[in-house]
Amino acid sequence: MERAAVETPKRKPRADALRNRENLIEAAKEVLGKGGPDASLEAVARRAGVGIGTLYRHFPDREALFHAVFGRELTQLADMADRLDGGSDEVEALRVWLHANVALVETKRGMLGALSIVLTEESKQSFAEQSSRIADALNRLLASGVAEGRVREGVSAEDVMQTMYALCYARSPGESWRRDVLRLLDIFLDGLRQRSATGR
Amino acid sequence: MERAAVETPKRKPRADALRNRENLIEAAKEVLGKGGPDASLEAVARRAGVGIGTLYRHFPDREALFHAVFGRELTQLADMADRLDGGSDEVEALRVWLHANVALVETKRGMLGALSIVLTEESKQSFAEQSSRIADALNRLLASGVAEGRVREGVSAEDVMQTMYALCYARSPGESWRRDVLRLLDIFLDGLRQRSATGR
DNA sequence: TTGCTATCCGGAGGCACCCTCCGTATATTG
DNA sequence: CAATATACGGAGGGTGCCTCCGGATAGCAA
Repeated sequence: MERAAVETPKRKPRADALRNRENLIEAAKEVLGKGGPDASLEAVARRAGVGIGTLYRHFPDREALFHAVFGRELTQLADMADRLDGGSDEVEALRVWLHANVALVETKRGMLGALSIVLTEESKQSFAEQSSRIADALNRLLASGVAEGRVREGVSAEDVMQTMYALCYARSPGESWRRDVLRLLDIFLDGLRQRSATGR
Repeated sequence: MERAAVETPKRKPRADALRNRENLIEAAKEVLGKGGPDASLEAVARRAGVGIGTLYRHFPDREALFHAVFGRELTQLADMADRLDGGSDEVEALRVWLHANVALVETKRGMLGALSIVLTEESKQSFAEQSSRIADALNRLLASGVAEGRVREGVSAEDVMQTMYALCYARSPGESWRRDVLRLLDIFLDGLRQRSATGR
């Protein structure tokens, strides 16, 4: 039985390894952006000017690669979320953030499917920090809205996020993609508001 | 130049061909139901006890097979839609139909992705009849709701359908799948109602 | 500098799937 | 029953997935 030791890394990572990793992420952005989440990983490797073996060493599976790709975008969104301020209309604040989100998504429609992979339960772990920053920010907003009687109860940050991505995903690309997504999203957000007492 | 003739079929179709086609559809239901829309078509052929060539002769591509599979379910939904009656609350009627739809979807979650393929613009053609029966029914409902001032304008049947499928699709399977989908759907439907004059 | 070796690279290889093509088998018809 | 239009099945060529390992090379020590 070895000690389950706190492995002291013997050396610093090799320069070529770092370089290749970077190239792979960059290539993945391009290839996955165009080809969608099912794009060939071999194509990614080719584009990065690297052997397929190298790709798989750095990213054991498709998901790992996606994680690497989305890490930065996610950070961006998390920053945005942190700056959210409900003011007198939490739903409106939410709307602003979601719209920004949709806009950002639009630039990488091809990765939408990838995103849905990333949002899987098991994979949340690796994104723990940004994920929870976002979730916290949105939940804070929602809670405040509920407290003020402006937002209906029982809706979580996750609900809102998933709905947004679902709408982005469902709408097929084209001319009016963005307009349509935002329209449907706004309908959902309206439903999020506390209904007046008329409601059945 | 031949006459662009009204080809008189020389013979009636062979019995084995019909049988195989039926087996293939049945096999497809099972395999696609479990394996999702990316399941192997070769697996479908194997399950149907038929060569891969036979599958491709009957269904030139994946989509054609999905069409065949969904034809019947779609008819079912269309029948249901035809019987829709807005009464005094169109949104409620819509809600009933959509809930039934979700329930039906639940029994074949694996085919959800397939459905999204089927709902593609180009493929609408082959479903012209059922598709438009459904669309007509829903649009009738929506129009009536708008006329009565109970439903917001600018929302089409397609919007509603896509949103429903999006929500079904986004929510990962599990314990609370159905409850969650219905909850989010209801929020959307609430948003669909005409807002009272309070609105931002 | 030089040599050692941990680390990393690249792509061949085995497997699965996609879809096409065509020689063979058979249901239908007269 | 024979003739033949139809349909069958699977081999084959292409692509992608992922693993594995012989060879290359960067970092380190002397």
